[in-house]
Amino acid sequence: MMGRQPCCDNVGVKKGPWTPEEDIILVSYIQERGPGNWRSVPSNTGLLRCSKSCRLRWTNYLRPGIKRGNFTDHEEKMIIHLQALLGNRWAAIASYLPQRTDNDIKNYWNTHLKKKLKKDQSGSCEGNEQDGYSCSQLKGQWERRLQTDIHMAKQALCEALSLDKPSTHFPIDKNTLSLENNKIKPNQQGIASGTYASSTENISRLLENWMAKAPKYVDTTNSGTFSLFSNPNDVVNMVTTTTRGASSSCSDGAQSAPDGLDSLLSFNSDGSQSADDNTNLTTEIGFFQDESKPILEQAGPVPFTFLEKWLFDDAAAHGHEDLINMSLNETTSPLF
DNA sequence: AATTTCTGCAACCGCTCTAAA
DNA sequence: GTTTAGAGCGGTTGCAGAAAT
Repeated sequence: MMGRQPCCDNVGVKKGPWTPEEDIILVSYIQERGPGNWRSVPSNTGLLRCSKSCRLRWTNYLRPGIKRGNFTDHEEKMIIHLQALLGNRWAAIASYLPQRTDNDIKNYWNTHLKKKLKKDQSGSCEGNEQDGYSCSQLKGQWERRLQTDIHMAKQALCEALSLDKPSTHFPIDKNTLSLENNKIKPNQQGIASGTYASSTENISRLLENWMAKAPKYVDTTNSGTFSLFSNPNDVVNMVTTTTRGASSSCSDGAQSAPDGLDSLLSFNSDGSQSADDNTNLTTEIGFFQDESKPILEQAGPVPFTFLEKWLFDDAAAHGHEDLINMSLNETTSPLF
């Protein structure tokens, strides 16, 4: 038989918003077995959902450490610049914002940023035409602006990767990316909707209960060991060392960047790794990391990302030596 | 207050990619 | 080399709540 079979037959499969009961069942199951092997989740849990739906619910909503709503200015700028550079590759973009899901970023782009940019664009164009600027003049300005934007995007990425460096362009929101900050809880993110599905409080409560009763768990059946968090705050620390599944499935270089990010986040800024960090690598990363990828492989030297190569190539092609120099200078830092 | 329109977001759908048999 | 299952990605839809009339 050619082609793929559906992940489940649609007979008897429930669709639509998840109920608290379903969430509890799913979370309990993942508590017991760890994420993965989604195909078996519905049959093992009795959930009348298809495996895909279970995975989606977990990765986009139930997974601990997810930050929802209230995008910061910094995050917004990151998304705008990354979208300009990477296009609608939401998973790749999301990998630079570890607490955000691709779905969340995609929604935010479609509902807020696209309109905002359109408005800005038309507004500035009309204004300039009125001021007597020609199209070519505008194009030149636009190109310079784009160069600046690329520079700024790169700077932002560097800063996102180098958490202890003071920011010059976009002040890094430490609450967004810091490894040290363990005060944020998922349920502290404001959310307007009152429905169950939109209530992070409900989920957080669910998870806190789960975590409170969850013993440290060592999975010997998976490729690594993992521990469940006994403290909700650990979730936030944990997520910063998370490797999104997205990074493992793509063959192009753009998504090799997240591996580098994860590696960096696992290491001290001077490139060394403490003994404690080593312990954390095995006890913390394991739960959410790509199960198929060895931990040490992730902690290797950070390669040039596709993004950076693209920037260099593009700059070289257009004779933008200043951009190249800027980029190369910045690569002398331990980060690159 | 009732109705209509708009908005935001969770979830679904269809597709691709990867790895294993 | 081919087939198949599992997983992930991006586009789209549908619904609930908010805002406007």
